[in-house]
Amino acid sequence: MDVITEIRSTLRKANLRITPQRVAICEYLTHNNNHPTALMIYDQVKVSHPNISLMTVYNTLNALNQQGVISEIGKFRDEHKRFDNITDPHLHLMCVQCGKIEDLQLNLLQRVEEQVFVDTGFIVDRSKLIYYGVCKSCQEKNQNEIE
Amino acid sequence: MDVITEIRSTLRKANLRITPQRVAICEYLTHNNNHPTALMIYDQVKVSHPNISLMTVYNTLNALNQQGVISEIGKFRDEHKRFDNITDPHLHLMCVQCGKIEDLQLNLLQRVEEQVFVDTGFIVDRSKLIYYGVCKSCQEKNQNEIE
DNA sequence: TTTTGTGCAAACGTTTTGCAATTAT
DNA sequence: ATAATTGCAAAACGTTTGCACAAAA
Repeated sequence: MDVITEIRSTLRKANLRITPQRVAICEYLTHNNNHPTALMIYDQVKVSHPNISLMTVYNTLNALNQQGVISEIGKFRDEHKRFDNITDPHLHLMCVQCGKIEDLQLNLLQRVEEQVFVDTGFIVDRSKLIYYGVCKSCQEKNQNEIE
Repeated sequence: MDVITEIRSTLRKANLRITPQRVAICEYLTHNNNHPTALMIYDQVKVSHPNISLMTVYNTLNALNQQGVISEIGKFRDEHKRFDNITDPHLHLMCVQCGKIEDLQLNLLQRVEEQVFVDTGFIVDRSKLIYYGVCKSCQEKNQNEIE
């Protein structure tokens, strides 16, 4: 089953009509795990679909998010909402140098939630865990520049 | 040393001129650990300083944040930036029922940061850890309503 | 044919900016 | 005196909404 067929099936399952714009947006999301903003998707999809509007990108992202196909992971440094095609709960690592956002699944986080309950009685439903720092490749880049 | 004197000293140390508006805003922050938005502060401070403008609240909060006196902890559910007079890194627990935001210092978080480094080589600088869920008192309230 | 999606423009709400008047040092 | 702060209005920003038209089912 090729990517387009899978996308059509995903849209159908989510009760969303299959339009060229939506397929293009989903294609972008499938091929790019870069936690894009609506504008990033718009700029790219515009190349193959010059008539697409930013509103359609917003609408589609909100529809996909509402159906649980993708998940809105909020705003990071800037004022732009970001979206993730991984919907399982996980940690985000944003490099303040190159801007890349990595995903990380960490078993230890379950322990944290348990500890939160033990300490406060608070029952965690959803989480937003973001670490800002410097990624490995930027560290190496910095090291090479010093030499 | 009373609260006002302490505030004046804090402002002086941060190289910020002492104005009645700033003192009033700092007073609010000292007496309220509720992670307020600029608007929340404005609404309260307006009572004693009817001529204060929302812009001054924004300016003051940004100045205090820049000097490290308080810390901007970002937006939670709504679109409003929130501020915290605790500047040490800690976890935020937001109750989706009553809206209260609790602070929690958790030793385990140090382990998480270490594990992040071991797994990815990412060096954490700053963190934003938010849990959305139901706080203890709301759980108890819900329990009582069922009975 | 009926319902849904598109895309323009205009609206929205929060925060920032430009600037003249005011105030702290 | 001089340099910073205030507060008004207006701008900026990303995002959402209203609506006529077009396209999918």
